[in-house]
Amino acid sequence: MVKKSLETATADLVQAIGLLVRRVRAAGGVQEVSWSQTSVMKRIAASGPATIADLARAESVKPQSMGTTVAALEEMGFVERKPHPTDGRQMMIELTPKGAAELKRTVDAKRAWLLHAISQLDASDQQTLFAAEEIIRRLAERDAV
Amino acid sequence: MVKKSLETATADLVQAIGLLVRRVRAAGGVQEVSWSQTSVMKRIAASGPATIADLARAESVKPQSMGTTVAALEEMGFVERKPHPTDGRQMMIELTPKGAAELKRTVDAKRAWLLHAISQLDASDQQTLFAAEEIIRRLAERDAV
DNA sequence: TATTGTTATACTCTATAACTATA
DNA sequence: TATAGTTATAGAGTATAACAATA
Repeated sequence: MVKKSLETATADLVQAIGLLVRRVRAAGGVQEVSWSQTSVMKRIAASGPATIADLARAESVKPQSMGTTVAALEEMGFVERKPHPTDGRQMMIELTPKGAAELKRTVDAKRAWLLHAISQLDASDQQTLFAAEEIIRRLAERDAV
Repeated sequence: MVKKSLETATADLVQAIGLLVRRVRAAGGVQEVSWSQTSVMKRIAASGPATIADLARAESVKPQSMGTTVAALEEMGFVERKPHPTDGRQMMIELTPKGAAELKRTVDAKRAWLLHAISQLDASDQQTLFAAEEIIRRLAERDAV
């Protein structure tokens, strides 16, 4: 096979990711917690309470969008807003015990299909996939403003 | 490092993909052609004219959603609807020369950031990423109805 | 009856703009 | 002035429901 150009390979990667995202969505049915919401909960669980602005930067969305995401999580009782101890403008977003429990059910119905599909890959493919995960994460965090 | 469970690794992969998708979107600014639209054009370019129903199945969306996507591409002059030769119900979606030209500009402004980021990875990381692309594509095509 | 496609409507995620409160 | 957050509004992408035309 002729080696793809970097441009072609990148375009193919973007397409493949889009296909997988839609495939997972199609398999998901009604979702209690969205990808964005889960990502925020995972982040708070890993790094501790954070402000809306911090979360927005980390997740590459605008603060207004993160406000919506956090409000939805708050509505479900998965996070709480606490006033910042010294800066009256900021709100610290904390994970509630209910949110931590929700997060523990790491793979919810939405991701059951993907888990099953990955579990049927051979060990080598799984290894490649999870090695790529680390690279994808590094790319996503590149130049995060 | 302790080996992650498959559940944890899958959840981390989902999060990483979500982060990258948002990161690319944030870098993109105004986009002429969306991920979904590009994916459809790539598919027609690779496999030839297809019906709305075929495209919907392949892209894991509902026919109504694919109708919207195709209508947008048609509006931009990138695809054309042709009546099916024998089945009066079906419409064959074909790529126009304008669409093919658009597709050749494989990496548009939206993906320039990603191309640049990937170009700065070392060769080994690039290889892992593109090996994963093939696996991701296989996953996405699994059980496609 | 089953399939293809269209139209109408709604929901999720994110964006921009305009505002208030605090630093 | 600059930053953190909120409220209002809009757009893209997808979904469900109801329908018409054809097989």
